[in-house]
Amino acid sequence: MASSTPSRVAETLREEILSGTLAPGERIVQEEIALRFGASRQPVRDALRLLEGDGLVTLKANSGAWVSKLSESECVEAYLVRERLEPLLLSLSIPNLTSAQIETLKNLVLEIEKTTDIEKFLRLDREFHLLSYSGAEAGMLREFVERIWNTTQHYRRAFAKINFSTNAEVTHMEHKLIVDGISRRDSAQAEMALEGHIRRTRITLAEHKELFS
Amino acid sequence: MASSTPSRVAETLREEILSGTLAPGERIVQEEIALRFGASRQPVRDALRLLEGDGLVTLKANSGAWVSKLSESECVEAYLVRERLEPLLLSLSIPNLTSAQIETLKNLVLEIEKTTDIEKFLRLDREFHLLSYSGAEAGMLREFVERIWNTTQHYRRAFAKINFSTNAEVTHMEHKLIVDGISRRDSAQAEMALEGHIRRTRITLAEHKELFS
DNA sequence: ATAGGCCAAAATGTATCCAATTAGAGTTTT
DNA sequence: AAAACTCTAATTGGATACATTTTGGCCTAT
Repeated sequence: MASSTPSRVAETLREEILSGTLAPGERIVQEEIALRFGASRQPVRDALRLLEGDGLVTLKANSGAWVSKLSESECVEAYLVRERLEPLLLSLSIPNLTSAQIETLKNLVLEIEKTTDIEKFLRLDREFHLLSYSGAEAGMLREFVERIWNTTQHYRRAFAKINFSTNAEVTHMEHKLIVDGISRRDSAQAEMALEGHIRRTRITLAEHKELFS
Repeated sequence: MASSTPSRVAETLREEILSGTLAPGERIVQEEIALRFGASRQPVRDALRLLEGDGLVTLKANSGAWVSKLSESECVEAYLVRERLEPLLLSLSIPNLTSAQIETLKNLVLEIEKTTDIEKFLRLDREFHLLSYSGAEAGMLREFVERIWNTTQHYRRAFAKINFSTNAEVTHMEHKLIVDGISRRDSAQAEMALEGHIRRTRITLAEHKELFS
């Protein structure tokens, strides 16, 4: 059961947006995409609607599609929402995580610590957090969280470039605290550590308004 | 600037779903809708995609569209998310609410108290809460909250029918506590009252598994 | 009698064509 | 020189026609 054309198109575009190949604010022309995939414009329109649902693309009637762009206040709002939602998601996940998964989490923290490459850091950090949530059943909450991660990916990249050398140590410690809470199945502890982790990032991020020029 | 055809179609369908004219699980056939609106199936497809983004409709590739349906655990999850998100939204709203809006909130509480009609109760309750959030700027957080209200509307209706006579007093008191916090611009107090309000509803709701047969 | 497969009808997905809207460049006007 | 207007080219929106997939009923075989 090969997934439908709109899904395939959306998936490819999603990766290009997340990797930064398509930058926020960039315009997306239906016919260009249609040519690239050897399809007509119709499935491309559907794909764009799918991406709009993910928050990755912004559509304007009779005008076109653009890669979504966040203002500074929208980005702060995203982090405020993360502070509330991700601890909840983590607490729902913890009871169902296998010890193998927890081992992987520990290894990921070490790998993240060793990395000096920004793209690798982003990939591993994303993998770490999403894996820590994988014990929760896939529902609306997971969708919301993944959507926020998607729409803020570009700003995390820009931010990581700035803070990579200065604040990396704090990040690693926070990761270790989170894993510690998880491995002892202490949901309250893990929630608090995660909330602090996101909260600190939000505050540091708000100090770099130049990211939203 | 009359909004586009997909928007009009989606708006009408949204109302029919929220009012219960279209029940959860019911199938939606593209061509029927197209005939009703004197349009082709293309804008109807776009409308269905819009409603999918609102969580009101579930699409399955090559198969069709159905009015979204929540399982019991999905419904509980929705309330857990509400418990975390709506207090945040309220706290962002409070500083910007006008005294006229706060007066309206007080009146709404009284009107809700007087009402014996379920549909009117649902409408007023929704108006009350959404108005209390109207001081916050429209962003991702508002979208999330409105989406949850949309997808749980049907279950709130069913629940209200059960609990209307027994627990109505508690609801009114909670509403008054929320308004009290708002009118004194005490965000922390209002947040706590709101969290308790949603939390109690979640717990009571979980006791009525027959709603999800 | 029941389970499985096959076939037909119906609904969705895609392509092409045409209409309507928009954006941008160039020109004009103040 | 700056702002506003007009016109044209390019892009999106909608309709029709056709291909593909699904679903449910019916028939057959076990």
